[in-house]
Amino acid sequence: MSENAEQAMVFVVDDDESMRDSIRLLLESEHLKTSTFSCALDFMQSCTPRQGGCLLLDVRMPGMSGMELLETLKASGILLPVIMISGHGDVPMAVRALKHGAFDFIQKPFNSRELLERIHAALELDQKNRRQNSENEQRRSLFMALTDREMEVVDLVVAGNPSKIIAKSLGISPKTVDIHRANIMRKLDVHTVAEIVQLRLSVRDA
Amino acid sequence: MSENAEQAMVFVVDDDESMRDSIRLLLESEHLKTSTFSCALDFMQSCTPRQGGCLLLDVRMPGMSGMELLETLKASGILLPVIMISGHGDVPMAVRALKHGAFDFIQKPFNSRELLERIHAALELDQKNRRQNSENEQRRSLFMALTDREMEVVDLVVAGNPSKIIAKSLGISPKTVDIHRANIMRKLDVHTVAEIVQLRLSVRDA
DNA sequence: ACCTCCCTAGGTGTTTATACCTATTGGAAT
DNA sequence: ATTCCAATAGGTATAAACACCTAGGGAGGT
Repeated sequence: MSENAEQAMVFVVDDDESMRDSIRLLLESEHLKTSTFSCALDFMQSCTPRQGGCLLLDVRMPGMSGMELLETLKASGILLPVIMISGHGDVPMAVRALKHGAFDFIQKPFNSRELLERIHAALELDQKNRRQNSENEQRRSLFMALTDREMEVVDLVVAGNPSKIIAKSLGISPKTVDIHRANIMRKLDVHTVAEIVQLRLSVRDA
Repeated sequence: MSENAEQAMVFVVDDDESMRDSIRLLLESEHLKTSTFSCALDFMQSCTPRQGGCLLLDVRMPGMSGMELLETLKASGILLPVIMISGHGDVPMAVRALKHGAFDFIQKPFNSRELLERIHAALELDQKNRRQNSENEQRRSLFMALTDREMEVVDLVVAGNPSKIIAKSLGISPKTVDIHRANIMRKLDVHTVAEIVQLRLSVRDA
């Protein structure tokens, strides 16, 4: 766990340079890889979905606000846990941030130990998310090998139709359905219908 | 939708009588069924999981606080959406409430229109939750009809084992497994393995 | 032109699943 | 005791699924 935490990056986006520096100092004393940005746009340009870690985000910034960045990130599918940092005790802002999926919302001045504790929790969540996500991608890639026709057959099989019904439904011979089924079995590397259903349901969105 | 909203109950828990009265007045002017309580314990005693609706909950109260009640309710599986109401702009409190599953967190003094809008949103969520939950209960009740042995067979089938393997795994004859499978099919009212798997996966916790 | 891939489909045979039947054992309830 | 049900298991038969084989037509790329 600590090995992966060292590969993870803590991103810091804050327009206040002294704040960036003091956070960087704190994080590096904990051996956390740190990357700082002075505005939202800079972060967005250098941010890749593959990089794991978490994001410390100042709410109030000139240009794009932290809140806007948070909402942009969530909308664009970036799953990085975001810890919002606010200088002013603004309850509606905190509620809005959490409703938009922020991992946490803390106020300045903050306690160093508390911040670190929340960062570690965020990193742990991110790691868990990424593990799940990579398993999901592995399963999805199996379905990528299927042709359109085979996917049609998969969904009809998963829905509980026997080959005869599938054949009628697609207007083809039951024999051809069996051929498709065999190819599906081989490509998905499964041997029973139950496994097909499990696999298909575990990648709901495909 | 509005018919169901009228069957729903808006619970109000607040130690301040004038606040309870003014909220009740506001809600009843919107034809919302309202039930008020002056403390957390009173609410807990009269609260049943079956009653749909939402809960307006004052954070600061003598005795059990609103925050404690929120956490107690969530821990005991009450799925009522909770709108926390706070007199003091306390960010950590808001964060804690939302992290514990509160639907919203608003501050006094609040705008009547906004409160009503959030209540309606909460009632809608509750209705959606209850619809999902009742479908889930219907499915679960199907599995209740199965014997322990049949459940074992179900899980082995869902895992993708053919009858022969299941028989070896349970130390019984393949013939007996087939009997169990037939009984399972009949009791669950399905006709294919795919349907068993779908049904079983849709009630994960059973 | 040739190769590759996909969809199509038939033949044959094996394995698995499902649908009926009967039957014994044991436990729990009446 | 008798009745009911769960669990066990065998027989027989049909249906479905799966595993091999062959093979033609069409689309796309080299």
